[in-house]
Amino acid sequence: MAERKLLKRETYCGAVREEHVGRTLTVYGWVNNMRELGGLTFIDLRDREGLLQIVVNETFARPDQLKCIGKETVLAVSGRVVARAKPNSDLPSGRVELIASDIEILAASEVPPFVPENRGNVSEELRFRHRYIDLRNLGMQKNFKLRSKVNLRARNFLDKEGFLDIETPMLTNATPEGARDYLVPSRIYKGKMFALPQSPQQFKQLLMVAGFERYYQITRCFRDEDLRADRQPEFTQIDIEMSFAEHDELFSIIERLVREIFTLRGHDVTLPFRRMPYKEAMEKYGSDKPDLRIPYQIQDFTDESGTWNSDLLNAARAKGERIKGLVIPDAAGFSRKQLDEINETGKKLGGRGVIWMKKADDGFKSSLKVAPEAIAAFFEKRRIAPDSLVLLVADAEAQALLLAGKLREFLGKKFQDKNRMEFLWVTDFPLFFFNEEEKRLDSNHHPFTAPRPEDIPLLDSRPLAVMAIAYDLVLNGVEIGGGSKRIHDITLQKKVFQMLNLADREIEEKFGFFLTALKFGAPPHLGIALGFDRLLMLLTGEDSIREIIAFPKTTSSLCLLTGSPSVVSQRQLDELGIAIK
RNA sequence: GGGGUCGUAGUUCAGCUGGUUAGAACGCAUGCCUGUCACGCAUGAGGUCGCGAGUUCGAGUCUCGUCGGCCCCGCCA
Repeated sequence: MAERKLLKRETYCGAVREEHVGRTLTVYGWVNNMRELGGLTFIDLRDREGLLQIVVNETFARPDQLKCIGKETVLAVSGRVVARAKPNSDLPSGRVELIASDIEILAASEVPPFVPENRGNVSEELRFRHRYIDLRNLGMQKNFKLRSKVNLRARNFLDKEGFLDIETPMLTNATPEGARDYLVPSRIYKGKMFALPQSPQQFKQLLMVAGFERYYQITRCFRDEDLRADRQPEFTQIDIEMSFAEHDELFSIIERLVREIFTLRGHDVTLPFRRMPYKEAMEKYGSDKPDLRIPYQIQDFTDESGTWNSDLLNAARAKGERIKGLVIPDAAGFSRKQLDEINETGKKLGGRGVIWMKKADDGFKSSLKVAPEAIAAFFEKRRIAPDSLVLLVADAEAQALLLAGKLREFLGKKFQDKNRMEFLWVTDFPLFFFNEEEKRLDSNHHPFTAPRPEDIPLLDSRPLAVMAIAYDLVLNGVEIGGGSKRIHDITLQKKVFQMLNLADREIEEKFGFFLTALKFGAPPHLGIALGFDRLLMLLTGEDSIREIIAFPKTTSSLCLLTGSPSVVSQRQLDELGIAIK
């Protein structure tokens, strides 16, 4: 290939505009598409900023080069920018084109398995295998540009607020609480393991003990659990901790940070965010992360059901179960088939079935044997609009609420407008819950969470009634952050560990250093971690976190691009003193 | 760990109750074409029907297992 002196690039393909007309430019990019019309050829050249039409006509000296150019070939093209006689309004650069005088083929490309433009029509599996092609898609490039901007904006904001970016170890200890750890064997101390951090929790608290007062880090966390559309084994958190403050001050900082971030996509976020106690969220929405875009709430119809003369519900009530319902506006027209599907969905979601009631053309109907007059009276009493569909579930209170909550989410899809942002602080979580499997108390948040001071006397008598100073930030039904005030008193911290039934030896082994630190002047402090990937997912309107992570894993924790995880040599295992079972 | 769903040409898909030569579109190759922008026209190449067993005279189609993608429950903040 002949060496060619190229002009310095002044602009990206996608940025060439009418102001460039008459100028001679060099652009670099990938061949997005080619249209050969005999003696005239058009090449759509693509770089990260967009497309530019290149014209190769009779003035081009080396038409033989065209034989070597195909989709995804990398070119440098020099030529003169001219105004188009017939502009293409679909392209930002569509009023101009570049008449090629020199082309250098910088890299050939085999026929690609798919083209970036068409990523939406190929399987995610194929896109993973050739992620570098997938990422060439201009929409993907846009996502990652936004990701970069959000990162920078967050850093600038937190810096201005006096937060210091301090790195914490990636090789640390496994934790007895929480998710499964990714372990890293120590070569020097055979049989001992590091673990990748599930979060920098203890380190950021130690940074408070160290007196930095305000810390942040945009950092990777690792959790070895099963994946979902919004869960990856490694993910990024905006991790924040501050001393000498209460949660109102933290909320204000986070709210302004979030507003700052959402401005990047033109969202006008109104402050402050709504707040709702956990109990209310569960009762009204059957979820600790309610999607407030869905306009209806869960109602209790246990009392009303007493007038329906239903053996089924009477038996349920006799067992102390509750009848929870959803009144879905404008849904009385649901077909029998749709209602059966809802019932099936309810069963799949772990319930026993879903009862419906509605007003049809020929009177009130229900899947339950209830007199039409009784249903009519019920609609009247609860002021239910006649075009509404009523769905009912019967179960123990907590189960009934959870199922109703899942149904609410399932049926509320049409209300989930991606351009609407409903932020919510969920507060007042119980400090503990009872772990049925292990028959012991477990932390709702994590073991460093502080109880409300007024509840401390209840620790021994009614531990499950103790409320934590803990909070989740929820956006459109997705948990995008969570945090708490921390225990900074060693006596209280020891007490909580003991209540969790952690063995003294284990406490000493895993948290000894931490308890020691609390002896030497730990300031009151609190913090939060925001899910950076989830935030980005919602900001870009994507349905999966994988669309804003450059090299994600599949739902079975594989990387289809690199093939990891993979086997390692016997030699490596020997060096670590590890035998595979 | 469990449930659902998908896997056929490079890609996206069709393929009836099992039947002999597995189709389409796009892409690709070759030729023609000077204003296309989903260019057009013509011709052509291209298949381990994910993999492995089984049932059968015969399997893309049925059964079992297995691998992989996605969604959900459990798990995980």
